[in-house]
Amino acid sequence: MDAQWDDLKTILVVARHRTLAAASRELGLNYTTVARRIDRAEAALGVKLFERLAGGYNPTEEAELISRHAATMEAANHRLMRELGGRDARLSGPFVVTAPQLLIAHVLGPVLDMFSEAHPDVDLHLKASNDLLDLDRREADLAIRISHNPGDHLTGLRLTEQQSASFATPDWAARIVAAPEGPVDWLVYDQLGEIPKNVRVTTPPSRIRMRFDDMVAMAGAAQAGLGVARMPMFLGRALPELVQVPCLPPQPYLDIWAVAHPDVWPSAKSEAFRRVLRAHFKEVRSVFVA
Amino acid sequence: MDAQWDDLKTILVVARHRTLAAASRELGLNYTTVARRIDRAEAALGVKLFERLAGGYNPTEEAELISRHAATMEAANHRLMRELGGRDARLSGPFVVTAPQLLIAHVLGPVLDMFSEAHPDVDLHLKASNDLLDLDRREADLAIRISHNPGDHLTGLRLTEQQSASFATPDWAARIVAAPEGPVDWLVYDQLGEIPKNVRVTTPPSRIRMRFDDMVAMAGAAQAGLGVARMPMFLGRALPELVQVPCLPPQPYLDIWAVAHPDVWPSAKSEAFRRVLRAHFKEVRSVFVA
DNA sequence: ACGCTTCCTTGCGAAAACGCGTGCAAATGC
DNA sequence: GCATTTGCACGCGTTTTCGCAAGGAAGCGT
Repeated sequence: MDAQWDDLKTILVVARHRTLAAASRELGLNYTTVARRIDRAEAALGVKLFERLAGGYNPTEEAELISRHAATMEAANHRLMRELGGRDARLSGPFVVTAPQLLIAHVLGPVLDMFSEAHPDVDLHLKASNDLLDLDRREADLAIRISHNPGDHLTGLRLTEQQSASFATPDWAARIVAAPEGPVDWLVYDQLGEIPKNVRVTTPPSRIRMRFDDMVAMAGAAQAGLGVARMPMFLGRALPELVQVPCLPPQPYLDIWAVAHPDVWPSAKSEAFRRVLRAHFKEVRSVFVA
Repeated sequence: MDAQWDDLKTILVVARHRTLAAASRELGLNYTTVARRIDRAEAALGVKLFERLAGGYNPTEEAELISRHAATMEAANHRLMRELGGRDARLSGPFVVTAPQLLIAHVLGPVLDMFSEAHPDVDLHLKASNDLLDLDRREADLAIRISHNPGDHLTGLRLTEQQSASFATPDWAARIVAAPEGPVDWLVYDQLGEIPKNVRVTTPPSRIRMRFDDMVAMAGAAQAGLGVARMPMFLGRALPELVQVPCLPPQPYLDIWAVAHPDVWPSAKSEAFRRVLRAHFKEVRSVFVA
């Protein structure tokens, strides 16, 4: 008395997404296959698992029950994968790193170069993503994150502290030098929809011209001369169209961390990568602070 | 980052049995297939899982690690199967009952007859087995057991109390009547290798001629006239070659229980079967006691 | 009301998984 | 010491599973 475990996984994913299409994307399968697996499971268990509606698959009570237990199995599987990764002593095979796009573009280049030269047998996967990948599920082995702590139950190595400053095009800089108290058009990054108060208070005669939920977009706008933007030092310095302007003195910004799940942390590849990271960040520390 | 769950199950079973052959029997697969799955998993995980020895497969540390977590998944799966069985309201589909051979042979016949007549859509599987099947793993939905309590964490219905008495062939009976204090050859059932003391003390001039670990075998020996055997009333009465002899007065024996895992207990088929059981045992109660 | 998108079903050819038979090595029994 | 049993590896033909493409129904915005 034992079901096909892969079919249980399929039921779990379909019950979560409530459509074959979304489930098949996650499973890396064709949705035809997913549909067939559901059919097979229903036949094997003698239970109807989903209502086939036009807009998707609606799980029955039985499917919910299965999903609950399959979730337990999934958790065990994730933990297994992490521990397996953590005790991997090889310097070969896949290694997945996730980092913010901007860090990869402007900071991490030499790190990646050095690491792949030093360990050619590792096939390094980079996931440039601003949204936090799930390290519990081992969607990545190591994450570079910009925050003030490693995060919940994760282990972290602080690579550097950071400062932010205000940057704009050279003609904005000239205008500000000419009239230091004159009005300034601010470009504001508010991922959370909230206005940073230090920006507001220090610039009474100025206005917030635009808000962005994406740093790349904001930097682009600054480069196009739309206004003055507060951004991490490393970014402003990396963009040749921008110069630092004295609107806002350099101020503390979020740190940069290398974080991993404690299960995965001790793996050989992770240690090797962190070694390269630490060396490089030590070397280029001056890029991040005034 | 997610392995093939069925392959994890395969690894678990192979690691348990340590041979492909045994594992394949449990999995209901050809061992070629099992070997291929192991190969595939090793390739996918990039880890050697088993040492291929002539006498079997020896799990590596990694395989042990996988097995531990796969065992968690297996437990979740078993629990799922039980709960799914327990909430099954249908009176159709498979239903597995296990019972001692002797009870099936001499007592349960009418029960099975009535049940299958009343519920023709149920396909009833009978596992005649003396060793306790694992109800946690749902190797059976319901078990008929001869013991003094339902067992650890199982739910039970006591079908009847029982008495045992001594039985032998008619000529043994005649001999005992002729010389009530004369020596008796005892046939003893000692599944645990231990001599029941009540047999010993009550028959000082007699000897224990033979021991059996199997009641069927002992009954056969008694039928062949090898001696006097203590056995449940229902069995002695069911065997036409035997008569009850006054060597040992009827005395309490183990009860007969219908037991099931509490998760499975409430299923419709289980309730229906218990209803038939209860009725029948009530009717034939006099078979079990003096 | 119309096209567009999303999603599911069905049929067909390709690919992967599977079972069977043969051959071989080691352990077991006489 | 030799036969028997047990267990694994390899090659072949079959079955099952899978992905692709076409067809159809329902929701959404214009």
